[in-house]
Amino acid sequence: MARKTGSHAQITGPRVRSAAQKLFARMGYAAVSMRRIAAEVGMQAGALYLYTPDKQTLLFDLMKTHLEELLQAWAAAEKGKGAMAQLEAFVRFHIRFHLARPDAVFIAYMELRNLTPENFERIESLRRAYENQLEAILRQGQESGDFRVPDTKLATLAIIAMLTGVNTWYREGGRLSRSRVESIYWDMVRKAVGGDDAARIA
Amino acid sequence: MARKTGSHAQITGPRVRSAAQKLFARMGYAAVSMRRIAAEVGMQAGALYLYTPDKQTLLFDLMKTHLEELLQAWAAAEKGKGAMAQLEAFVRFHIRFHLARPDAVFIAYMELRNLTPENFERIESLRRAYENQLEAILRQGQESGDFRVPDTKLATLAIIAMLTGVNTWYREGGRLSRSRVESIYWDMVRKAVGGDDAARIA
DNA sequence: GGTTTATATGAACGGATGTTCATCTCAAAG
DNA sequence: CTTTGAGATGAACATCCGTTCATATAAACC
Repeated sequence: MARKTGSHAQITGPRVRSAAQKLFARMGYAAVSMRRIAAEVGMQAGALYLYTPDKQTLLFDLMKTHLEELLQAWAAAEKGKGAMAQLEAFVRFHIRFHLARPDAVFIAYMELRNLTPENFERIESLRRAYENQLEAILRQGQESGDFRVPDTKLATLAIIAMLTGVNTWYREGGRLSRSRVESIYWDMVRKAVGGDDAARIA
Repeated sequence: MARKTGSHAQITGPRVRSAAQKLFARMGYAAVSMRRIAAEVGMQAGALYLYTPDKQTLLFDLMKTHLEELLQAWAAAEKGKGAMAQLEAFVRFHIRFHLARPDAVFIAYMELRNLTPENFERIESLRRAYENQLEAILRQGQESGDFRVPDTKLATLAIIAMLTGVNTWYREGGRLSRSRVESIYWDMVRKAVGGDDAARIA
């Protein structure tokens, strides 16, 4: 049997995973059948159950892996010193990371309601952990006087919503390069948190 | 027969509409059966077809009505004079309007991929029309010198994503009132577009 | 009271759903 | 060359899907 047993890493095999990710993102979890996923991989529906216990686990695995990779990548990222540098690092990291994984991002935002309550809780706690990373930066900058935000929690949610929104319109080969987009968004975020140190008079 | 014929107002009857809206928002279009909607209204599945031609029209009608009401409400809103006043009006209007209709908003954002291509185009053009309202304000403020945005199109999308994000976390009876939320977001938007006229020194 | 007409039923249609399982294939191990 | 045993099949399970339609109900009109 091929089904992974003990470890709690990725339960689902990689070929099935990526086929499911592609289809869930394009058509939605509920609209994709196990037979359709199997056809994408090039096998029959029954064979999928050698690689995943069930459809729900397939979805949960995709979300969990995505969010764990997100947290891990941010933990490993160059952040610089001071709240201002860290906020810029976060903004650029968030856009870069999310633009590189449009399918995973789409699923993680759109398919939450198709998770069982227990799985939903686990995913939500991973998402909160990520939000806390940004909020910590905002609170630190608030205390140091670098930022002036009326409410760090709301600013956190507002910034993340704004940044993740890039995924809904960005297209490769479009008018703006990724790094140009990063810079434009960083400009808006920096000003929004009251961190526009220079170049202002009245 | 009850099915509306000539006019292109709302094809679907109101009781069926609101039951479908509730269920689509909670469980997703693909996961809700006509039988489930019928049960919510208190009838059998077959009777639904007296009120709507099919399931797809039900979804399309919900989205179209929502976006038309959005455009109409903004057209009728008090806007004030000058780019700054109009941007504030837009921010407050957007949050207020969207918080009042969480189900319709959720559906309009999450179920786009379940529209037929023709219906998708019609919905997208309504959404673009709304975005254009904000972009016009930003361009006007840019020309008048009230704002300094690096890219009005990106600023439009960024602001709308940020404002709509309120719907994902706001809960009635929470820490902040609606008007307090409006003010906090307006503060961030105003600063983001470089329109923080007063209260800044360095 | 009788007739029209809107409203609703519930069975039926062909087909799709997630999942299971006995069976088969076929490369590697002994 | 035989024996494994993992990988894959494809039929089968019970159930659900969107939609249609002949039929029933019941209120509105003459």
